[in-house]
Amino acid sequence: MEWTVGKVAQRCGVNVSTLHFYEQKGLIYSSRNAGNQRRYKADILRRVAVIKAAQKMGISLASINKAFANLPKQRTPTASDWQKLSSGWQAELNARIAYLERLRDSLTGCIGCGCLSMTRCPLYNKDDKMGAGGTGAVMLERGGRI
Amino acid sequence: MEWTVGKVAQRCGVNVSTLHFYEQKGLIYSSRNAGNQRRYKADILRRVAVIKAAQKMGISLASINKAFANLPKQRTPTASDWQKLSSGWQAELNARIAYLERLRDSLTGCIGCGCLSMTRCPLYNKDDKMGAGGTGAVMLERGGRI
DNA sequence: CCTTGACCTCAAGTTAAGTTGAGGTATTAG
DNA sequence: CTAATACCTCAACTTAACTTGAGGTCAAGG
Repeated sequence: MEWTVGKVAQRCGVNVSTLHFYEQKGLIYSSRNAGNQRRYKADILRRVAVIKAAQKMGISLASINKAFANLPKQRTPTASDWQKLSSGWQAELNARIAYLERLRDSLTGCIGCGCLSMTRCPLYNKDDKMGAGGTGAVMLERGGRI
Repeated sequence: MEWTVGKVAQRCGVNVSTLHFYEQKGLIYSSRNAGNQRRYKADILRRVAVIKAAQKMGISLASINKAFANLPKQRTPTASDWQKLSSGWQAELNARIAYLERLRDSLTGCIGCGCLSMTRCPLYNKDDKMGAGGTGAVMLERGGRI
């Protein structure tokens, strides 16, 4: 069965314009019918679902796109293809969770105290940046400022 | 001792333009010297530190501003004033951590499987939105789409 | 057949959080 | 005193992730 943009939008809970936008960004693909209207294969649903899930994890569309580059281009991705993607992201997610936990643990002690010294306070020194790289890579950055 | 923008920027690890921007947004304040240059009291350091810490938690400047509205306007905030702020955010942070943990736990099971059904899959149904409200309020939203 | 709703493209607008630049004034070190 | 920094304002630009609108075409039901 082929899907129209409207149906996909409805099923996925996104706007039609968002699907146009994703296509323009190369995140999804479509074929066209005789009248130039988009038609999708069923796997569009999972693809959009994965995009949405990744976004909830805090992953940018650019990173999602990079990760999608590892999916097979010739055949429809299998469950195991998607699994590979997800396991990479799981590592990122774990890192992000760990980071937020550290932040939480420093929070009470540090915000109220006088220690915001930029050199010693954990709120300053436990820094990180995620989602810039491809799948799974977690970059830790240390301020080192002043 | 009074601080110049340059010194504050250096100590806090932000650009001068960022301080201008924060002031314009009402997040920080300054007085001016005879030559119209900004001068800050020492508590600017903590204020900027708190902004930066909150941002790391994923809190928007708009929400930070709302939270700051609860700080005393007449006197310099005390350690306990800042503590109150931080405890509100700590709740938000816990909620965010919990959300990401749920997401992580559904991830492997769901991305690869065929369950992305919009109605049953946890990746769709465990949704949330944070940081829109003031201090501490955590809003949970359920998609309910299709 | 014809109307209505779904689509199409392309350009421009939106929000967040800053950054960059132009043109001009203050401060400070030598 | 003067040159080099540091500041000032205001406007415009940047990126991400979309949304909105204009002007026009397609498809489906009665």
